[in-house]
Amino acid sequence: MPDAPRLDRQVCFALYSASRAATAVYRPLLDELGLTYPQYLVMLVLWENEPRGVRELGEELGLDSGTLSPLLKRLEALALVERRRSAEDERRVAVHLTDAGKALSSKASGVPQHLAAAAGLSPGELDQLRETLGKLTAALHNSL
Amino acid sequence: MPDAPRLDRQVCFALYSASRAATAVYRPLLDELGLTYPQYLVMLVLWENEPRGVRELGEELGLDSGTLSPLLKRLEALALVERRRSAEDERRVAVHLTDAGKALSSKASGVPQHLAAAAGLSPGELDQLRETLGKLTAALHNSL
DNA sequence: CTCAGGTAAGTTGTGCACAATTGAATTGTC
DNA sequence: GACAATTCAATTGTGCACAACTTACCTGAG
Repeated sequence: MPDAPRLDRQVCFALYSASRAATAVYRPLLDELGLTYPQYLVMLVLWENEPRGVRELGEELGLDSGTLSPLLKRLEALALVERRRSAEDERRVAVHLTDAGKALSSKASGVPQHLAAAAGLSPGELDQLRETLGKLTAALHNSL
Repeated sequence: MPDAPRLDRQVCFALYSASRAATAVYRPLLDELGLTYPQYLVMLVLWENEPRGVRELGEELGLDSGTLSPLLKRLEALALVERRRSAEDERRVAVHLTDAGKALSSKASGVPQHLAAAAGLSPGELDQLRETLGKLTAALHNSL
């Protein structure tokens, strides 16, 4: 197998592994909030600014309605979120936080620090990593 | 929402986005091989050294039998792989490459270069990124 | 006004991830 | 040699990702 690329040389595999390891670290914390990682991301966006349309959420997170529609339905079942059909444009659905959804924000505020502590990298290294990953993601999207 | 963490500050989200963007770049290439990204990873491991046990594959990739068993069944349906129950230890299943599976290696050899080209990062930056991600993944696993 | 084209959200189907469980085979201890 | 504990692979069930399609609604050219 002379020309087979080596697994441990692949940036792609390093990303895949690191991403899964990071969500694994978050999992027990998010379990206490009753959220999965993608649900947590949606809540983060809404905590920043709400209400938001499904399409808007999708643009922030890079997810489509095929992922978001059932996810939002589950958040609604948890009573963290409400979906309301827009009156002006009935194609649109606005996602609002409930009081419980707003209240969850303070319980979630400690989550990112936990990752930083577990990462074994300095704040400077983390900053640089985030910046490199941002450049990489943008370049990869441009190449599509 | 005063203490809500910002989405764009999260290393975790940067990893999640970059990882999905990278597999999105690979997708059209892997489509030509008839493989998904996780299936490609399994083939990479086998191209390096085969046969391998299911457990061994799982250790290399950080995946469990719940993920690998159905994935390997699909690779077997594609006639790229054969699973053989070990004679010495009948709990074990050895995963062998078929001739077609071996032959696919040369068609796959150009895939990683494509990512490097799309990444918009210098080879040095890619090396450093891979190294940082490796350190991060190891530290995160240790913290569990 | 009409209707072709486009847009928004939802649905369906496939394939991971991962927890929890099952069942068969092996190992260690007595 | 029996048998409790362990190991290995597979299965079940939930929840993403993402492609392809559907349905409802809006908009703009004619």
